[in-house]
Amino acid sequence: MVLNQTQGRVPIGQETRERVIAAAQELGYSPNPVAQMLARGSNRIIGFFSFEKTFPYTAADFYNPYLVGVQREAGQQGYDVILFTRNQAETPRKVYQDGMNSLRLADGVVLVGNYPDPIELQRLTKENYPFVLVGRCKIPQGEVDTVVNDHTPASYEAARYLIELNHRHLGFLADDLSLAYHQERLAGCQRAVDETPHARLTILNSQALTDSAELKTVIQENGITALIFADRSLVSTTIKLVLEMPLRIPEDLSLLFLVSNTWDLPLTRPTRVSLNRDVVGQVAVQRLVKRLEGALNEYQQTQVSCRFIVGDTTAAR
Amino acid sequence: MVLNQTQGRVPIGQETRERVIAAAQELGYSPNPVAQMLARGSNRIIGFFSFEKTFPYTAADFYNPYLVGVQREAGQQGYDVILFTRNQAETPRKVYQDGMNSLRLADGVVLVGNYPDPIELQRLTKENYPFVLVGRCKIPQGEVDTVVNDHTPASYEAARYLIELNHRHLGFLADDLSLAYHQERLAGCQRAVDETPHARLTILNSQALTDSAELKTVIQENGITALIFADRSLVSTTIKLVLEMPLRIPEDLSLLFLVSNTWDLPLTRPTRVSLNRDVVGQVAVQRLVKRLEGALNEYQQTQVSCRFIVGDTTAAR
DNA sequence: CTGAAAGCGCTTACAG
DNA sequence: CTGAAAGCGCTTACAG
Repeated sequence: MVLNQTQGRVPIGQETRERVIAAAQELGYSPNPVAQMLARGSNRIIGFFSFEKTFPYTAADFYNPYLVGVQREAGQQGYDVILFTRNQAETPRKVYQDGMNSLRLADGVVLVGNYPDPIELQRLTKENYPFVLVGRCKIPQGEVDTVVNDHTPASYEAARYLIELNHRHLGFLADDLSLAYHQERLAGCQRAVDETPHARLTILNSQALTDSAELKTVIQENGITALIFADRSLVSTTIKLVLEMPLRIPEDLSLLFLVSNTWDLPLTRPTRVSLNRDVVGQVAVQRLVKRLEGALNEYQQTQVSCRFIVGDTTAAR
Repeated sequence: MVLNQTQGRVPIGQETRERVIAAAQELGYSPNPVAQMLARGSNRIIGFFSFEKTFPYTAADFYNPYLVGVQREAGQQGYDVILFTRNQAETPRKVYQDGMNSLRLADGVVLVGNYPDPIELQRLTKENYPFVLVGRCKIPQGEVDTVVNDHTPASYEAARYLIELNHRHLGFLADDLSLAYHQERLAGCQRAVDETPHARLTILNSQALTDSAELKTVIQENGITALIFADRSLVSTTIKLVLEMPLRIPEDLSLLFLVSNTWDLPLTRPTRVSLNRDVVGQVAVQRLVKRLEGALNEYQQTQVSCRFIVGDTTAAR
């Protein structure tokens, strides 16, 4: 009771207290945390599990900010963080190994990665194992806790920024507008445009992108002065075409990136939007800890706004 | 015995085996890892502990590659990884909290961070708690396991590269040559120069760096065609002076960075040396696991070579 | 304040 | 193959 600092029901005298501490010092004693965990029934450990291998550098770089946020919040709430790396050679990685939940050392887990297996998620739910999923999934809302990015506000902010730089004709590059985050990006930009007299937004898709000359024609015919990259799949090819065009960036054409992975672009400081991944991780832990403390009765989707970052690929007209 | 896949001393019939597995499935049973750990006396968890806060982005970015390597190797050896984040607000962070070892949940730990407290290290040693330290420390070699970077081979390789590009007069920028890694960098470069007729290396220190004009004079008087940044403390100021000089990089002057943190330079792809931090983390875990398995009788310093990376700040004469 | 006991959920000899 | 028992090192009532 002295070492655990529990002000339990039994009062302990100052002198006794000191004797206990002195004895511990003398013996070099420290409690066995495993025995404590077993007796207490609570481990104060939060798991971080990625469905994707974290080995390839790019993936590690992508998921690390989530982990940074998870660590920060877990630490503040008095939890350690465990990474389940054991026997996880294959991708996608599995929560259930030989049919058994491999996460049980953690009181609950933050799940990240692109393609969570709905079967695994459902089984976790059925077992009543606490988890928060980062990203969208196929399980109906109201049955799981998720934390997702809301792309609308930052897209709005970014488009407003272009408009304030006197851009009036924006080109919006996206192929698959059925995706939720593409829609959000479009909605944000459209709202900014709708608020502004004489402002216009033109949606460009992959058909505009056969070669550099054609792209230039499309841009000039529409009088586009700023290009918004909203679709990840179009970025790498398009950016090459753009850099081939005899146009100066950003003087002749401004570029705005609403996609998340801009680190592999041939640009040092693109004007862009960040996913705020550390904040997402932090919010996920906050939600998870509330559930572990039994303070939650229902499941929900929590939204985290992206952050707009001004770089050097945009300039005033 | 069935679930743990132990081919123990007791043979188990196929039919029994299947009955057991079927029962586990039916009950949704999975073993309590905490109870297993307590009974077995081994946790199969490796700790990763940083003496520095990992919260600020820059530090997180710096230490993450170590963690990537630790994760990779730990996973392959069948260990999970725990991050000790609990109650670690102050910097430098402490292994001993209220006089007690807070790492005991891990079988052993990989320690990183700049200023390890020798007192804490000694106490870990006295307790016989297994650890591997990344970096140098004040404890005598032979009493701790450390993994350090060897800067000599990559420095040699980098200088050779410059020489093959027909550079003969290299400027070597370093202030404090008493530091071990500055010496290694110098030794590697010097060896490459010594091997080459008519090649020369001039050590420049902060006195050469009052302003851009003077730096240019120093460079031209010595006939220096390539500048080697070997001292971290000189980089940020010097690089500004260099970029102010009316010289084209790399056509008129090649730049080589032997310092580790080049991510904050105003250059996209500097020619540089990488610390191979993931390999360092990996090697640290290999050493730690050997110790955990009782395969080690002594302590040693393990060296990991850096990696030379060609960028676009160097060109042929 | 102190001591003895049960229990956390496993593993591991040991006897049948 | 099966069953009963001790033990891992704590926490937590409970009796003194």
